[in-house]
Amino acid sequence: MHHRGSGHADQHRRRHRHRLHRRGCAVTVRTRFCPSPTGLVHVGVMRTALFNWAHARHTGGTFVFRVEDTDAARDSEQSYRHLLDSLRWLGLDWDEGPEVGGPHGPYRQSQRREVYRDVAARLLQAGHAYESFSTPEEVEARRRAAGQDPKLGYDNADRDLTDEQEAAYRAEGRQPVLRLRMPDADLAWTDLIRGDVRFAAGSVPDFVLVRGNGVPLYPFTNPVDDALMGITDVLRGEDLLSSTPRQLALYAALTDIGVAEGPPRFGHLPLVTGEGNRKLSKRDPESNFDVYRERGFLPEGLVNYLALLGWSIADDRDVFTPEELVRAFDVTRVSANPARFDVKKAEAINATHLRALPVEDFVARVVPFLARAGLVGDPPTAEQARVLRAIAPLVQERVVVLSDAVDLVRFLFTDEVEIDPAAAGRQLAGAEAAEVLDAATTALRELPGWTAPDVEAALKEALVDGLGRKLRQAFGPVRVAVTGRTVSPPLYESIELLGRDRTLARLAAARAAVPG
RNA sequence: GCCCCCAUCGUCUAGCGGUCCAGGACGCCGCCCUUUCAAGGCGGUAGCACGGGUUCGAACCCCGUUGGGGGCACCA
Repeated sequence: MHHRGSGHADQHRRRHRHRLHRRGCAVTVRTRFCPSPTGLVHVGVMRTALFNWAHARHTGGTFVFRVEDTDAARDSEQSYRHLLDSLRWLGLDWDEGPEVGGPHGPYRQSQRREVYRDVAARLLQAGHAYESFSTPEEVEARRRAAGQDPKLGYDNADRDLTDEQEAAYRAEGRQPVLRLRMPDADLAWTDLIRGDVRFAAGSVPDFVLVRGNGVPLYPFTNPVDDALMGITDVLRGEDLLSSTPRQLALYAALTDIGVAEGPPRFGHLPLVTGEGNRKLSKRDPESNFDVYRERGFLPEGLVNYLALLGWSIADDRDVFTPEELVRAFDVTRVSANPARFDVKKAEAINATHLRALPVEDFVARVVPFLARAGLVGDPPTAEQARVLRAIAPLVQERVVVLSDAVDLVRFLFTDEVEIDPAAAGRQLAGAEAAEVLDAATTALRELPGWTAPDVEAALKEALVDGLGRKLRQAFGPVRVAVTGRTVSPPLYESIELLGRDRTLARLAAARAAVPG
């Protein structure tokens, strides 16, 4: 009935965008990020945080961080701490919120019970909310008896209970929930991302604000806090789009009793999906934000990729810094299409940022990963720092994430190298390998100088000129002997940094391991 | 089942009625460079879901179909 093509939505959105900009200086934008601290941090959640942050920063507005810890059964302090840490690591600083403060605190819902109790009472008194005694079982039974689908939910049966009926329920010891009386009108708004959206009157039943035991629920606390904190722009996942009519109705009631000053603007961000176009769930391993950090993604690399999940900076470019994101971000240009989380692309974007780093910066960022692997101290010793600085440029362009560096430089920070069996099988198998190792040993043992060019000249003379080997065959066995792997930084530089003693020892060890 | 959202290369996107036999990126495939692996350079592969309108002209506007997704709790 209300189907419209995307183009229509675009038109509305564009009109709205102009309005946004014209009045941008009059009304300061206030966005918020309001996760609940339950378990793992989800990449989709961080994408939502990023867009709210970027929108606030772009418009010169305020970014509020609020924690929705109203579910005692699932929330944890550890998860809460982890959320703050993740946000800070990504570089998303908040202007108001936990550990920062602000004029609308406290910013943890668990500390705002009084606020909700008060607002609930006022809603009840004003007649916008009412007490409802029906149990879920009774509602379902009534639906079935009427030949309706129980999925329709609550039937608004308790809207106009008489005093006698109410008294009777109370006499039974029932604890009523508090429900919002939904208005008898269409609920519609102009979405910042999707244009006009409309839900027909009567399609959303009266919903629960406060449980029978007095605990307020998310559909209640969320808009109440948004209103009290002066939130102007709500950017959230599309999965919450169908709860927007309820928010709008609540907002109307809150506005009536003086708690709110009209509804905020809404922008429903496209879902982040995984394989098979399904919403990326917490079960999917790639949804875990921590693994990217642990693998050594750069915050700016991840910010870049996350921003690409629904937004683009230009038609010919997709690598940018957080500063460029803030400068260019326009929420009305966010795509309404679901976005598949593509680890490969995320890696490619990150690798580009990695390569663009000044060498000293790269070293500083990679040290924690090497230290954790036990290769260097943190901080590294002077000698370790010297070697690291020398090898860094060669490693930097060979890694996608920082942790990739561990295996590439390990041979430089151990006395004896452990040779990868598969590499040995390929390069240290026969008599030819033995010949190469012997010749290399002879050439390097008495070499006067020990720079990379010295090493290169000596090895080429001995192996290519001397033994008549092709470059490939000549250096394969040497590389595996020296680094333990078939993949390594460039050989001559590696040998220079390794030093003569360790190089000769490794050639000898590899020679001894050659069968026959 | 009901409500809502979405629809351009395999993936993410650009596209705002003519400049689009559709541009970029990732991926993939070649070639060049090359001591391995990368990086870099060059080239290639592949897309407007379908059907009707509107218009001189539609990837773009309208309607429908189909397909995909999300939501329908005293969770958030």
